[in-house]
Amino acid sequence: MPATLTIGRLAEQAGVGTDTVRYYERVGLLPTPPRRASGYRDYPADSVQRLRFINRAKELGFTLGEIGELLELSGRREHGAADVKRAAEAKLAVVEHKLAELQRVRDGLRTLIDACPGHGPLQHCPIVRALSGEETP
Amino acid sequence: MPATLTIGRLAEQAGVGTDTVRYYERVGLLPTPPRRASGYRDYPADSVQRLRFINRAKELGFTLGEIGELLELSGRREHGAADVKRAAEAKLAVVEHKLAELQRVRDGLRTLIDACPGHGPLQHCPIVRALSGEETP
DNA sequence: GTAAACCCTGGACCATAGGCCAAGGTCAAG
DNA sequence: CTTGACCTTGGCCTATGGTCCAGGGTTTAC
Repeated sequence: MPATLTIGRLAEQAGVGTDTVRYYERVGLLPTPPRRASGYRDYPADSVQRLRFINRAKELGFTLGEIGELLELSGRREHGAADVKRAAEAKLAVVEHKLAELQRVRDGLRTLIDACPGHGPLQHCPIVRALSGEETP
Repeated sequence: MPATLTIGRLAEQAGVGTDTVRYYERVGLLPTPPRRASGYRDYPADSVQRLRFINRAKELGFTLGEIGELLELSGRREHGAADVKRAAEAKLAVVEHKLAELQRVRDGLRTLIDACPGHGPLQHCPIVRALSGEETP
């Protein structure tokens, strides 16, 4: 057996769907692979690594666009770890901003829930009252 | 002047665009308003309250679909504060789940960044190494 | 040898929350 | 009465990350 993969095997080994692989190719995350005489895509075995890179980066909250930049960065030998570190730091800042926002939301919800008796008419429910515009800061 | 509003004034007072108001009507968040002879939408003044309700709920992280449920809940007299409280609690659970996930992401990023010297060849960068599949747990 | 399982392309579609546009009708001020 | 600002509908477009489909060709397993 040759050390190449059909799209189905590649997708299976990477834990994604074949449509996803073609989609990544379309948006430039995967290089266009060579084709067999039949037209089938013929992936080198190390494409699995690249797909797994993408999956891990997604888990870290990078968008596909950002992953594309990371891949470009790590493909250019003349640039070193500094660029990659900067990209990760930028992403960390975004994540921390989102965290702070979500904490604010959580605190707001919790305050309202704690103040709501959970029974009785809606007019007494602080959640409805807050949403309806009563100022209770 | 009558106590009714054109869509433009309503939108302005609520701080949204006219397209947004029509969109909310389309998806059922706003009741279809009466029309003038000209066909213009003719909003009662208290529509502003309803739009502001929607805006506040959005700030709390509710989707438009969830806001629709909240509005339905708070429109049915026979149900009390219990339903609204349950909805808020469900949303709080979702928010806390997202928070936990985001914290995991942040910790992962921070660990990688701290381990990266920020200079030298990419082969030594732990960020690239981690993404490329080296097991460094 | 043939049937199942795979692959190809192009395009449509999902949810989310609207934005933008054209062609036309209406309203208010000067 | 005209000009400009507003309103109407319908439909298409945005970004995100894919998924699904039809209608074909190919490969593999029995």
